[in-house]
Amino acid sequence: MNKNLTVGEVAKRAGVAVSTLHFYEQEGLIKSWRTAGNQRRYDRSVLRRVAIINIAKRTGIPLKQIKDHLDKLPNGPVSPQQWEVLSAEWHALLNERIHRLEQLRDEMAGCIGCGCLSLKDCPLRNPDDVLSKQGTGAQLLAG
Amino acid sequence: MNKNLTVGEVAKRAGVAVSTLHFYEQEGLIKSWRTAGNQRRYDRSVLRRVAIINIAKRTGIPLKQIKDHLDKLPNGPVSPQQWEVLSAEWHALLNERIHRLEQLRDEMAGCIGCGCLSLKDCPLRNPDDVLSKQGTGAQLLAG
DNA sequence: CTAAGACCTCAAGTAATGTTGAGGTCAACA
DNA sequence: TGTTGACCTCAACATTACTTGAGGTCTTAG
Repeated sequence: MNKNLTVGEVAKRAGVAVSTLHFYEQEGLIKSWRTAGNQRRYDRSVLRRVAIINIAKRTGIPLKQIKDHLDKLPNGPVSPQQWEVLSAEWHALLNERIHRLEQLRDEMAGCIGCGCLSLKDCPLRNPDDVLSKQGTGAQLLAG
Repeated sequence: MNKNLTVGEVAKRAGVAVSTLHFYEQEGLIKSWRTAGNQRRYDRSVLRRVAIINIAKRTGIPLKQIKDHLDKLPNGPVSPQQWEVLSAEWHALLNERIHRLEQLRDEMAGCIGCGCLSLKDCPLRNPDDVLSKQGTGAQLLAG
């Protein structure tokens, strides 16, 4: 039987709280339909979606950006080719992020000990970096 | 003249808002003393401290952790050797972070397209990862 | 049929990282 | 001496990503 899933089942199998699923639905990251008694039911494909969301979160991609990427996919089951596209996009994103971190690491090593941090020409102090302008919340190199 | 700095001067030279300096002081990341008229004055060394804070933030280290590291330093001027220690610690931290991101990137590439995300044995789905338990706010691999 | 457990909504709370505003004081130049 | 720009405090708001609680409904096993 290709049973549909209740919110509790999804929560358990996806390893997230029920409240998280409510929240994701509210934010438009996942979808459900309702029973006659107003309870949520999910297609199995939601498990994969939530899994993807969790992976992306672990890399530091903010939910809104995750949503934007997921929005390009059809909802319901998604073909391997379509996941491939997503994967490639995020791969590129992650590469960038890794690259930035590597640069930061190397510059930091050379820079903290010396005097240049107090000068204007230090590459670390004046990064011309969008992130340094981004405002509130934890900054996470989520470019 | 080795002038002491007002909050506005520090803000301008460090590239942060005055309110940010107030906030950092409140959080114990920087220190100041007061004039007779209750205005803040800073030692020049605060510029370097703020610079360091900014760098650390860019790498995704949360403020509290930054504070913990800075707390090990004397306040006021810090010797190159002492900065060196800090630098080495953060270098190691960053290396770990970079490594995790690389793993995530590689696993993602191999994993999103295939079917394993819906199964229990996917390395991405069940990471046994402290981060996946860490609760609120944006998660940023800040291990 | 009934009771327990799962589910519902909506509002409020939490944590990190600040920003904004109101209401009032200081300092420095002319 | 006056006034203007910088500074002060304290409270409230903003954002992200959820969690918690109150008060009430569904579903299902016995």
